[in-house]
Amino acid sequence: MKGINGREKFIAVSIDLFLEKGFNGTAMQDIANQLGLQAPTLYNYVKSKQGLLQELLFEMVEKFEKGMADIVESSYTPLEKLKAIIAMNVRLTAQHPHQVGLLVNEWKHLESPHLEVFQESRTHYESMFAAVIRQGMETGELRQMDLDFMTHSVLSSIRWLFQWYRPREEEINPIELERQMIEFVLQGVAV
Amino acid sequence: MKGINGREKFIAVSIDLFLEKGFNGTAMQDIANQLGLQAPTLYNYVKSKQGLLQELLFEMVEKFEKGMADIVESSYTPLEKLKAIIAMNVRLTAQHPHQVGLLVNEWKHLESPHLEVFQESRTHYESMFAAVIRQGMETGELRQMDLDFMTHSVLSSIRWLFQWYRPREEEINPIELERQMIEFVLQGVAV
DNA sequence: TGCACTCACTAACGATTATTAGCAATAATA
DNA sequence: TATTATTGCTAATAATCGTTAGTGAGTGCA
Repeated sequence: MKGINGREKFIAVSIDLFLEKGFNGTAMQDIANQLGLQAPTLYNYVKSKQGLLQELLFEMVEKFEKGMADIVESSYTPLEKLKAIIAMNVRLTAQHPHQVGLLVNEWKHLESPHLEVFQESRTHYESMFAAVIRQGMETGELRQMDLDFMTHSVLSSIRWLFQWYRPREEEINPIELERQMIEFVLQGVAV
Repeated sequence: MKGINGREKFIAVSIDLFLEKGFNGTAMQDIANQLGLQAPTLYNYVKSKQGLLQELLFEMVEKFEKGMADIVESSYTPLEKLKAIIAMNVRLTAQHPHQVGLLVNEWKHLESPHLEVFQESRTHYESMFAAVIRQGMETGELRQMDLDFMTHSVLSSIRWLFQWYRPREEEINPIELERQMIEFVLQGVAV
């Protein structure tokens, strides 16, 4: 292959196409075309299309799991933990925007048993998130609100971030983005 | 067909399966199976699978467009308009949760030229939304913040709502949900 | 030099899938 | 009752797609 590391180019193109046209909407031939290769050649790099998806998704799953665990185990207050989780999300999204997009949009195309493993991991992540929020309500740092509702609202607020990195050519300052996101989630849009 | 109106059952099953397994992951045979029919029979109800997707999506597109236009044309203040837009989203999502889910997840599988029409409609919707927010900043009702960032954050905050209606069997009070969503977006989660 | 590994190819298979054609039974309607 | 529309079927087609098999050129290394 042309590039220094052929497999990395292959992975990058796969992520892009899966994100743009969806997992089922992308043929192995589409990926190969963009690399100037034939479809069967790709099986030198990966066992199957499904295995490729698993690799792409669970690589990010582990990063989010580790990021969350480190924060939860820390001695921060709940509010500080919430800020740290938001910052962790911004950072991971800034580093891997396309792959985070895949995680958000294409997880449902995982096959058993990987689909169930993914769903359990996500449930666990959300319950860790919810625990932090519940503790914040108990200490009085966070507003009293339906726990599930607040959990999903905050998660959804930061989930779109990967789109922020797509059309922009200018460099984005992740620290400033993190500050804005924390301001939005904590203070809302009203003065 | 069994039910009173066969086509309505067909539409409902299609929405459910497209949402669960994705547009490309759902075969016409899958839909037919769930109805106790054969795949070719479905072509009595619809011209093509792609035409079915278009019908399902643009029906919701029109509802959101009309809802937005009515609010923008009103004489509400910007802050009141923002609240009304959130309320409109909650109401449409409460009425058609699965179809709203489709709108969020499956639009990318529209074919030209419908894909472009959809994207232009969404861009227009977002620009109306952004205009309301910008006016709110000008009148001082809303916090000074990057306009694009706030627009996407608020939109994303309310986009997940269709998931709220999936696993729940209890009836949800849309008025209370609307109140909570407005509180979250305007005030955030901090005390 | 000889050996093994990497990475590319072509050919082909088997499965899936959207869709059309043609036909029959039933329901609605004139 | 005669006719027309609705709603279902089976059979078949044409295209797409993931994947395997088998091969060979080049590269690194013993």
